[in-house]
Amino acid sequence: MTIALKKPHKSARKPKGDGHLRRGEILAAAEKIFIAEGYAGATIRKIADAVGVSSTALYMHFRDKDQILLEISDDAIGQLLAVNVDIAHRPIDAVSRVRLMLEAYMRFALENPNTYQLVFCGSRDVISKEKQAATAELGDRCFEEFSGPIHEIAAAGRLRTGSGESAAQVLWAACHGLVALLITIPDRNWAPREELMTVMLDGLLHGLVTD
Amino acid sequence: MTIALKKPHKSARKPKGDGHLRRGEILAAAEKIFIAEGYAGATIRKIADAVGVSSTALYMHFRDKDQILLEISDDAIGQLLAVNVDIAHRPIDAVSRVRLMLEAYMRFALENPNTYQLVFCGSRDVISKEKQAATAELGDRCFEEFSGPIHEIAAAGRLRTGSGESAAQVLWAACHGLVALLITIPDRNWAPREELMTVMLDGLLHGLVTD
DNA sequence: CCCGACACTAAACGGGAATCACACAAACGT
DNA sequence: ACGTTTGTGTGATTCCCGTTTAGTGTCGGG
Repeated sequence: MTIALKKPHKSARKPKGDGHLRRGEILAAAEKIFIAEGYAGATIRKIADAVGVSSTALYMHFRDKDQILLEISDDAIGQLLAVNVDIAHRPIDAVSRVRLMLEAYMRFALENPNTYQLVFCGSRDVISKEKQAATAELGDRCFEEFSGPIHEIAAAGRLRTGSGESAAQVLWAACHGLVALLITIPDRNWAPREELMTVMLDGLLHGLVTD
Repeated sequence: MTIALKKPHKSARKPKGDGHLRRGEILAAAEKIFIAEGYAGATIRKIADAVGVSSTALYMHFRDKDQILLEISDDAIGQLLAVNVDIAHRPIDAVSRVRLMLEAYMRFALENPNTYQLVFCGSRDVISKEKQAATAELGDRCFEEFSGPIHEIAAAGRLRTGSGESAAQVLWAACHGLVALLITIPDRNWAPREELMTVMLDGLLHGLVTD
């Protein structure tokens, strides 16, 4: 991961030159630091040092710091979306799909705490909404994949209370709350994570959906 | 609380002077700015300007910025605790007490979004855990008041799944998730807040507690 | 009258994000 | 061959931020 070799190629000038390589290097270095040290710990200078360029160079390839970290987050959220899409296509009943998606969601959050915080806990202090456009889009599509089966359940008249939309939002919010607390207050006397997730899912699904 | 401790006051050396007044002025100004502009917006210099002193003067009365804002938050959380204690003493059944406390909790969060974020969404990036000691204590006592009735329910064998402790944590986390999302992503297409809160409480209580 | 404690300030420090003015090489047009 | 353009970078600078240092003025006791 040292310095990239000077390119031996001569003739064809790449329509987009080594810029793309640099961009990739920056993203890789930034991801490592961001995962290890979080949003505040991933400073422009640290990333630039890790790549071996001046901090100014980052602004050649990214508008600002948030764009770097959001681009990293996009990758991660994209994986979550892929999992959701996969689950959505399985030939199982809607309630099982809902449960699997929520489980996958929580596991994703616990495995990518810094990314999760950036995207779903970032106060308006930290990132202005406009910058998040792409990332928010991905998040929305995750939610849509998730609310699909819920609307199936609602259409089947199996919702005990509320509309399909409110049920979907509540399920999402509840799971978000659990992982958000586990991430931001990790030192508490929490019950085992698996038990918390099970109680949450069993309780909510039993309470919201009739058999 | 937060009385200055070391008073080897040999004589009546003016234990109260402008100092105490200033402290109050600073807290008042800081609270106004913090409520309006959040953690990042409540700058030391802004607070000092509002009071009409130099920024250095704040360090006469507070160790650092976090101490100021946490002291403000302590007040607010103290009010929430008072409400919880009040509810805990009402002669109603345990499930109703749980529901009332969770409702009060969510309303508190929505009415004091910046305080709520500082205390319950503050990533370890923002505030090191030690500084939060007093505030965390208050939060713990709120949780204890809340988990009391839950353990009553558990002792009565009315818990459908999980221990009393995990049920309490799940209920708290779920409500936290709802208000946290409403606060941090306010522009979404949310169902009406009252409906979300109702669906959340109905669903969870129905799913976790047997009649 | 002096002395120390207090409340306070101006100036500075180190670190953050971001911008500016400029340098330098490769790729082209002629 | 020679400018010109373009991509890619840099060092210095700007503007905030929280916080620290060194110093000032004012007071109440001894």
